[in-house]
Amino acid sequence: MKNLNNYKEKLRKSGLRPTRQRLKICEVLFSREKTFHFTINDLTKIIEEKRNEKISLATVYNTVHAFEKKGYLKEISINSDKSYFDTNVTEHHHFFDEDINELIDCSKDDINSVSVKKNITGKKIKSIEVLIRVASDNQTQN
Amino acid sequence: MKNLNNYKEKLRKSGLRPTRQRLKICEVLFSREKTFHFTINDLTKIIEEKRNEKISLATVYNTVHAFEKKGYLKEISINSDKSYFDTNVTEHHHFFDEDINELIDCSKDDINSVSVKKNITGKKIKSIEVLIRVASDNQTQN
DNA sequence: GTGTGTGCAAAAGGTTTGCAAGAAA
DNA sequence: TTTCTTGCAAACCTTTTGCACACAC
Repeated sequence: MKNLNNYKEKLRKSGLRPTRQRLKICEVLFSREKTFHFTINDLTKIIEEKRNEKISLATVYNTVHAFEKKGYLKEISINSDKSYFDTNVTEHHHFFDEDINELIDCSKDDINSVSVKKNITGKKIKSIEVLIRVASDNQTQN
Repeated sequence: MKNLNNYKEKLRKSGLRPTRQRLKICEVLFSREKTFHFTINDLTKIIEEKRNEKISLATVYNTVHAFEKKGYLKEISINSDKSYFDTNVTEHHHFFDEDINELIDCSKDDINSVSVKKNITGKKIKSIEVLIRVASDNQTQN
């Protein structure tokens, strides 16, 4: 609740009207100490179950995409199942725990920096993403 | 045509019956000099248009997944739009050209090797994938 | 009031599934 | 003849869209 005005401010600055739904989503996403990784489905469930509120799916999609466009969220590529988003928008990499389908931030210290020596003609590097897939040692692999 | 018997052999060895459909898909995928990156849709179109044949979508999915399980194909994570597959199953990384949605192999020489210093407790690293997104210099970014 | 945002239901796109018919062993 | 494979259609899941209504300013 204490951050409500910060969120209103933040939204206004980005040209987004501070509606009830957007503020609620801000609360869920940004009132956290640690970065938060989620799918749209996760987010919708949290709002419904923990907050006991109902925001239409379309609005959740709209809002998440608006936040992404404004640079408050980053989309992460894991697989084609669904989209994952990250409240940590700085340049960093990820572990993906295949046992529980969970993303874990990989700090700069956890990995050596990646340097690319080749250029694609006429193209500019937009991003470099490292994804380290992990699973239990005894994971069956067939 | 010359490779037909190789493909039959290959399939039999993996416990897959060499059916007409699977052989056709082998031909399209593995009779190439360069590695081939494709979506299921790409593959289906090639079979229909260039080969003037018809293989049901379900069969294409079945076959591609069977080949992946047998280690003849690798799935690449780009985004949640669709699945990309790669005939190069060795450990390597990728460029992704966002202008034309095309994957390009990144050879070992194009990038310094990635070393991970952190371990997730009780988990084993299954793979390390680097994805370098590129686009035209003058690409609009809003 | 004006323009933006929301919510619903429908549609879209990719992928999976159930099952009957067909092909390989 | 037994088992695996195919093909179709329906189902599924995530995401997008159109449009009427509601809200922010």
